[in-house]
Amino acid sequence: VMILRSRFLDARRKRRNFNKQATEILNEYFYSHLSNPYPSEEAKEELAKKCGITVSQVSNWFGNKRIRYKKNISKFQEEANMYAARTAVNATSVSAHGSQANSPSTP
Amino acid sequence: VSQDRERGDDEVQQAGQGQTFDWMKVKRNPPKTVKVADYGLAHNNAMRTNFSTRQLTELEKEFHFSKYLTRARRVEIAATLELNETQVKIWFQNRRMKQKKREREGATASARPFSSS
DNA sequence: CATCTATGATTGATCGGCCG
DNA sequence: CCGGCCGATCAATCATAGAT
Repeated sequence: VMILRSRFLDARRKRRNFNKQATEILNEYFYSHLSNPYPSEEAKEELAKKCGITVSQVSNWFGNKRIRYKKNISKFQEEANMYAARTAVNATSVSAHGSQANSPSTP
Repeated sequence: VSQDRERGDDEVQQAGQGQTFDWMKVKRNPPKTVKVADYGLAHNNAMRTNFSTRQLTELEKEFHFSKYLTRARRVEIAATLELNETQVKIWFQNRRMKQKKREREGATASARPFSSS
């Protein structure tokens, strides 16, 4: 607890929440890929573009979302059902092999 | 590109709705940051060490001098800052990644007028 | 206006893959 | 076979924005 607590107060001071629309897009992806919410680099870039944020921010969002989701699944149940219903694109393809092939491609 | 597999077993009780997938069960092993009989800080294991301002300042200085460590330098820095060689190694590792990230962001200096609500 | 909660960012450290 | 690095991620925490 020593003094010197002033962590060079990073940039995290002036944080801005994302658009409702951006959050909407991110959640849509997250819940439609709940079996494996790990977007590929390409998918992140596409999401970043759609949301108007950086790829790092997309990564941060998914990182936080995953951790917080599994920390308290019940708390997100409602949200999960909402988005799950919104997107019928459910992929239970978590089965064998590891072939990628995610997201469309370059628009 | 795969991820960590479930380490250890446990059952995640869910409300019976969405199923529980592997990624939700992933658990990281606790740090092995041995020793460092410091004061009120990280101990043997299972704790995220909080580097002091002095240590961070020194590490930054060293990083500016050289992005990569040599065995000798690592030993020296670890001794000077009272850290493990592993901690110094990892710090440089993370620092390089941080640098790379910053460069990437800076390069992508396109017009990004925030996101309006 | 104070307090509690939601959320974006930071970072020490882990995990798996790759390389010399 | 081993140690270091990379890239991605985890997990805990910080500081603030937003809700109460």
